Amino acid sequence: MHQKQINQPTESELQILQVLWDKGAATVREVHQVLETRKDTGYTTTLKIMQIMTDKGILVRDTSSRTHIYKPVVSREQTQQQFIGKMMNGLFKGSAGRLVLGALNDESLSENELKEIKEYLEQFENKGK
Amino acid sequence: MHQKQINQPTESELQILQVLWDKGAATVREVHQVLETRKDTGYTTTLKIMQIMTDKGILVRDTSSRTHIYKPVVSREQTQQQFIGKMMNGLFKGSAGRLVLGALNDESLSENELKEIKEYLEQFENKGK
DNA sequence: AATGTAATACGAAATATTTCGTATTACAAA
DNA sequence: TTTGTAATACGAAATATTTCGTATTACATT
Repeated sequence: MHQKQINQPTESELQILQVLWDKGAATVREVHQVLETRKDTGYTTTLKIMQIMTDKGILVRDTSSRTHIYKPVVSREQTQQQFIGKMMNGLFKGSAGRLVLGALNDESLSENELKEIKEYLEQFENKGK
Repeated sequence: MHQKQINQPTESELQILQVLWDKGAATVREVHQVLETRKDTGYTTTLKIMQIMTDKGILVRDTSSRTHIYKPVVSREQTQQQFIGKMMNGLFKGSAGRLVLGALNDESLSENELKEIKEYLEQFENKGK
């Protein structure tokens, strides 16, 4: 009985995942058209990485038609939580507060996000702990 | 075309920085003795990476005695904020709240951290939108 | 001075990631 | 059918990171 090792997506893989999460599913060309607006790489590079991601099990694809359609296997939320977990055990070890403050400090929050966070904090308070 | 990101410590470099931040300054042997408790690598590997980090300007060292003493150039807080900035522009783009909630969800906060965060939120509220 | 020990220096192999050139294939239009 | 286009497949080079074997050096002890 062993936990399958979850691969941390690489930087390039993350960029591709972002596009796929936004679109839900997409072809290599569609992904590449988004990436090339902020990255200077060729179509076959995007293709290759998406093929590798499929081999790794990060993506699945429908090959029934000539133009393959790719979908992410992992959700954005899962991946985000995975990264947070890594940071909490690494760079931010023993200082969740520092991570929170850093995030608050980096960007302004929407009204809804702020409210949501405050409600979360209430829960933590009432728990006593 | 490949542009290396400036000053982004690698995974191994981060592990070394953590030790140096804790100790303030240390020799290669001191750093290695901490790392080898959770990593199976040799002394010369740690040495080599610390030398590379010095070349990159991440560390400085005092070579006046035979046993060199290394110190981090960047602070833990600077590096943390740098990583948060990267995440806010990447994986968590457009969702600072998700990062905050993820952090709160990952680990329990100390009383002080909780209080500090609440005060921060008050400021955001009173600033108006 | 000779020797043993512990440190750094150097170089290169091993590994991981990113990149793209070229080949091949499928399909549609001429 | 032939040709042109756009897609995938393949393999290998380019780049980045991690690893360690070996050489060299400095120092303390004898």
